[in-house]
Amino acid sequence: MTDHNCERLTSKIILEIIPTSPFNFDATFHKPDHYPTQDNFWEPGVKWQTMVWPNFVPPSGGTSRGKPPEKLGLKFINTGSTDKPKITVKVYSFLKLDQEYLNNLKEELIYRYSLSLDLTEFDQKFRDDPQLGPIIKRWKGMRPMHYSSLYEHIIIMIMLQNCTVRRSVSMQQALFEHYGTLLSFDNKKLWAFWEPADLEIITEEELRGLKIGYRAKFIKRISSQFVNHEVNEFAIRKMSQEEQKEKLLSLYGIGPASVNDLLWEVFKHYDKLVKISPWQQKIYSKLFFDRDPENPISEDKLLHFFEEKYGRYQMLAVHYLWEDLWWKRQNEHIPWLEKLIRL
DNA sequence: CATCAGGGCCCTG
DNA sequence: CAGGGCCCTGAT
Repeated sequence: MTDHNCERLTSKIILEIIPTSPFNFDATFHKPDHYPTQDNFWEPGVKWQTMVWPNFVPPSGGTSRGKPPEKLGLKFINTGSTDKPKITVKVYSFLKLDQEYLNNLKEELIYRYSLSLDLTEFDQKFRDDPQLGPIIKRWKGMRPMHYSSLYEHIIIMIMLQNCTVRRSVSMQQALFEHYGTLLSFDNKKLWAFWEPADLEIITEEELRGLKIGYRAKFIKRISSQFVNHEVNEFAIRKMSQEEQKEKLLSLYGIGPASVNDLLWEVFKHYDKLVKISPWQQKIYSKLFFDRDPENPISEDKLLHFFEEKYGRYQMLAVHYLWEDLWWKRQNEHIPWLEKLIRL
């Protein structure tokens, strides 16, 4: 990694964001179940990440035109408390950023990190639930989040399909080193994603050289779909959930498991699980029914259970239990879980 | 050493 | 709607 050219981001400006209260900075900005990639870094109270964000926000349903997007370095600092939340964001860039750009950026960050989410009803509804109640108290103010664009998140989804964590990490890193940009800011060096158009001139064979296998075809096709404006993240945000589902499924290489995750993480639907993949099925069976993971509850029964018990908050409820488990794993050894994670 | 299934998905029949 | 093939890796 030492022999990579590095773009130093010299311009710096500060944003302040006041999230809704209560707010849990660490549990929102760091998700221990996400596989580690070198485009972000977390330590308690601080989170660094790169971001590629257009110079002006595309008009709704339209497409981004004009100057190429800025590559940013972001440093989020927790400068508030659970009940009086505040986040200071240091925005590092190559060029100076104008006020309109910063306003749009701030709005996008609030969206991605769910910083205006009102958790009151969810908290009240489940605070006395024997299983969920204590976890809601422990992680009071935790939000769902995704830190990537739709395109970037789709790439991550494809890297996850059908392989071990180690392989996902190495494939992602290989892609960064070939097509991404290494950014230097605040004494950190982190990779920024390439843009879909950057892969237009790359052949499938070259991509396969990075040992990403059949995923090369998926990435090529999907990048083209973004370049040709067949997919527009901002237009999809305005669609109904059913339309979104249909649109995402039409992407080559994106199936039911990926769509379920995209609807939840990127499009913020908390009310529905559509699909539970086999490895999640095993973990849910143990977590909710203390069942031997090798003999899991059927997908249908689990879906029915979540629907009955958590109603329109089912995905959020599962998220709280899921994250609690992964935070626990940071501090203690959980043998049955280790067996299910393919490192 | 060989064989095989897997944190899916596509395509075929 | 069931089942084979796909890149690779790690388990057996």
